[in-house]
Amino acid sequence: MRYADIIIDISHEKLDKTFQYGIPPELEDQVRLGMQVWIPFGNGNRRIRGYVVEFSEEPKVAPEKIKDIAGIPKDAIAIETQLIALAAWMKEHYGATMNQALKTVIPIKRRESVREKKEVHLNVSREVAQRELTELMARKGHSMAKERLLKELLAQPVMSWDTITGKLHISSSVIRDLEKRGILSISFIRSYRNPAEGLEQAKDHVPLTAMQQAAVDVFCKDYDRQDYGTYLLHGVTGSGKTEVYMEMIDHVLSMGRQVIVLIPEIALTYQTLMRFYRRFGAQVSILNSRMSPGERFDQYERAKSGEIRIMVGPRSALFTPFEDVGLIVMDEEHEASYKSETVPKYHARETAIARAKMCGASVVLGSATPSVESYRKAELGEYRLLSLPVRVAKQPMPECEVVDLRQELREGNRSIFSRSLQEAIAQRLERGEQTMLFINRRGMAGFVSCRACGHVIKCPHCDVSLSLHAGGRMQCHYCGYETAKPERCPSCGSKYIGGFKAGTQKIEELVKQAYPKARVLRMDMDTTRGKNGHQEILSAFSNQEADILIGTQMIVKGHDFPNVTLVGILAADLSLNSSDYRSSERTFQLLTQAAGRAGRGTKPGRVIIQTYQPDHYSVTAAAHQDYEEFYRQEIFYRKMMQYPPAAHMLVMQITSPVLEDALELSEALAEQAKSYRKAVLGDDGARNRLQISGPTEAAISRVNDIYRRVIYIKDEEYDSLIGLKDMAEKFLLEHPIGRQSYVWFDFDPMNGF
DNA sequence: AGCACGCCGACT
DNA sequence: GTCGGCGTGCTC
Repeated sequence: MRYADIIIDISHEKLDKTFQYGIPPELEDQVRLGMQVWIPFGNGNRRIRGYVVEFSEEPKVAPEKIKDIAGIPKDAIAIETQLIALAAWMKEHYGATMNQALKTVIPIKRRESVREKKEVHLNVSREVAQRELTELMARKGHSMAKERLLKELLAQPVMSWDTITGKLHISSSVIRDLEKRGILSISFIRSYRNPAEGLEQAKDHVPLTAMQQAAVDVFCKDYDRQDYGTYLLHGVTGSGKTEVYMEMIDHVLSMGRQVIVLIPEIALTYQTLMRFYRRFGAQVSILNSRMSPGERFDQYERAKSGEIRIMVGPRSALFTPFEDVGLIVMDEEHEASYKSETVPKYHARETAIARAKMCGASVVLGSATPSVESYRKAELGEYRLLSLPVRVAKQPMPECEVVDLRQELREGNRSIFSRSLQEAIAQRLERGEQTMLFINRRGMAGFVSCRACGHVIKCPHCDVSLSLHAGGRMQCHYCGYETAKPERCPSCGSKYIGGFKAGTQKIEELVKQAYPKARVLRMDMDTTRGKNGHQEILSAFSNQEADILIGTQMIVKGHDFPNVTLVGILAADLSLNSSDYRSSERTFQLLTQAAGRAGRGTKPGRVIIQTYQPDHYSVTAAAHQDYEEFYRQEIFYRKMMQYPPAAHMLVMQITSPVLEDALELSEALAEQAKSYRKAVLGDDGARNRLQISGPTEAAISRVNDIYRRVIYIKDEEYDSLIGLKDMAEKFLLEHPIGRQSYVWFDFDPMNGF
């Protein structure tokens, strides 16, 4: 007997699990994964919609309890069907259960999220109610609950359901009984919170430059021919990508379709919403991570009902239940926050393209520093490239200076500020202009470098930095290679070798010491903790309440500060040496974005990049604001080392609180992978196919006393990796592992492990 | 969410 | 003993 695991379409947390149903023979060949079906539910066998989430052979409860699927609804709602298909795609593509995939795609309405409030009205005249009440009281001590409710209703004819069941402790059966007898009525009130309330729409908008218009024209011409596709909009910082998006959005809206705009979480500011609201008015809504599940659910409901036509939000906005999405815009497409950290570990870019294909829509990816993946696809013609090579107001790109920190040390300057930067800061203070100091705290997993020559100790096999562990051991997190930390630099013999550390707080202190009169603001995890901490600091800086802003990556995201004429990057290398293959790319992106903050107003900007590796191509290319130069070097490296996008990568992460279990399981999985490789490729398969490295410790090898090990598999064909994942899943099913051990799959990871 | 079940006090 | 009110727990 085959069973179907089904999620009930009742939005209640208690029913937020699967139920098993039998598949009657006549439906055997019609019921498929993700499908909507009719099922009998509960004691009265109420007819309810459910979604088929998994198939199983074994009954999980007493078989006599299991009922059969009743049928297949003919009117299955289009939006839901679309999103379910997308969930099925995600399940296959990223490795997850259908259940997990469905839950990311279809938000389950949680209890606290029910904004669809119920109200209880007194349905009869006060006299009738009063008579009813006396009648009840005559049978004294009997209908206590009803008496109390009626008394309350006489005092207050309209009450919310929650007050009655909560504060008054009167159960639903009491209310329902009074409703049946016509004494009260229950009604729903829909109170959506509109986050964009109170903003005004502006009629006029800035005309596009010729270059912007050209990009828009290409898009619209394709669109009118119903030639949908994926565009990569590569525009330098300050080139006005947002205006281009808006024009494209306008075009798609005019065809009666809907639009989703994806924005990285950190960039989701009040200003962003304002810009869209100004242009499109009340048909825009927004999602963000600070919203309660209820508020979020509201926004999805508004989308479903057609009240809004544009949704702006982070990656989860991708699942907005619009019926006819015509365009998905993804701003800053290179951002790592587009990759989900929880299962299914989907990438919003690929998933957006999958959704767009399903409903005949276009996707526009925008960035000043496109991901190597996307640029490669554009190069191969898979994406259509649109370029905006100059800034809107023809402001020159900022003048950029690279300072060699090794040279500084050699010449006796041991401070973290180069002489050049010190001078420049003093100059800005004198002129009343502002400075941003950027400290790159990404990837602080202690790499080892030489302060004299800048040499960084790398793995001889993987070409990524080795991480320093306790006891002076250095280790590669891709292959497990291990060696002792040397006393002297292997390159120049200097004894100034060690881990590099510097935090924003330390820098703030140093700045205040060096410039006691300067007003300094610091922006990092600590200072932005409050609800609007982010916003407060940025607007304070924007209002010129400070001369110097010190911060991590969060200060580099698309804010316009016209009076900033100096951007100092204190140590460009920090992200260059994190132990994963994306470190160069991340560095180039951060440097370029940070540099792009300078000279956004009328005054020309200056950028000073301090580094121990002034010749590294991520540094030189960022200094010239030359993406092509960076890309050529980077893709060469990726091809040589078979890293994405030259190949695809699957990470299997094995976690267990028992070290032996983690070791044993990871070894077993690696064995499985090896035999899979043999089965697919034969004994002497091409060396570059299905390369397996590991198992080895994860970069953070133990979190909360849970041991983590990883296996990396690389292959040019994504499908071979999926095959391997399927094999591993099957293996895990057949060989039950310890209760607390888990295996996670991650395709083309964005962050190291 | 909606339904049945069983407990409890009041009344024939 | 029986009847209605009311809270609780279960639904494949």
